[in-house]
Amino acid sequence: MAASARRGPYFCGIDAAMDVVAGKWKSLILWELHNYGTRRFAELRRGLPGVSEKMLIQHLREMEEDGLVHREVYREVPPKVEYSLTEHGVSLNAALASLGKWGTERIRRIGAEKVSVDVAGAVLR
Amino acid sequence: MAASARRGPYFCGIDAAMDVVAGKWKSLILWELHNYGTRRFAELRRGLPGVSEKMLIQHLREMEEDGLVHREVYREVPPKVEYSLTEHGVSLNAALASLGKWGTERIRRIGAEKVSVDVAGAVLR
DNA sequence: TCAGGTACCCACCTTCGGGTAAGTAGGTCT
DNA sequence: AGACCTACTTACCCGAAGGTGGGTACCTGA
Repeated sequence: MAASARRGPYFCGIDAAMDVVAGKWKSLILWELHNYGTRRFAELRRGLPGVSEKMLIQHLREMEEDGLVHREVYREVPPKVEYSLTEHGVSLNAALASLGKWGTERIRRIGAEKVSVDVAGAVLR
Repeated sequence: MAASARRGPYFCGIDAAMDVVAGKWKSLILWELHNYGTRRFAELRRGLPGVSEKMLIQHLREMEEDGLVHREVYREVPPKVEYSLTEHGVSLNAALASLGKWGTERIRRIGAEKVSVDVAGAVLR
């Protein structure tokens, strides 16, 4: 699991930041939580088409450990868990903004496909 | 190989940028080339303690394909190859700056070890 | 009565990123 | 003559990341 190999000695800040963002869905989770403020597990799953439940849980747990995500459990039936960004998660998201702009520019340059998702969660392509 | 799965449809800009930076040494290569302007293969290898020749080559080739790195071959004996950043490499590096700052802050927060390397290339710890 | 929703956990399996170590070609140093 | 330099290439191997498909406990609506 990724959690074991982390917090290693880092070469530089980028290294340390990448360690935290590495993972197929982490940046998307960050983006989703940033957009909606707070989201339930199933909402996140629907918002990230293609993610498996296992990976979503695993990533959320790691991000919680890393202090990026806050997990609020409501002891109800049916169970309800709400995820939101901590201040560190918010600042990381802000730090990723310039990278996102660069990436968008790159998509334009190379004319890559882009998966777009509408509000209902259906993949449009 | 990483080159096969790339340029896939992206969810967003961050996704596209991460695709290009993903790889254990890519951000370090970017940083190294940014600092020195132009570097030979063996200089890069010495500058990134722990990198294997295979990975260095592989990453450099991928970054060349992605238009981040320029490769200049001098047909001499012994062979000489110089690597430098293209304009896209430079702008990517700039976009990574804020992420690097965030990571440095995180290193300070969690008190992680940091591998420091002196000019001669020896690992100090 | 039984499918369906919630938020998970668990075991298994495949894929792939990365490491190790060797080989290559032409030349110079000793 | 043989070691060593350059910048690679090739083959092989391992461990981790991620996917698949099940199971859980509890309740609700048809």
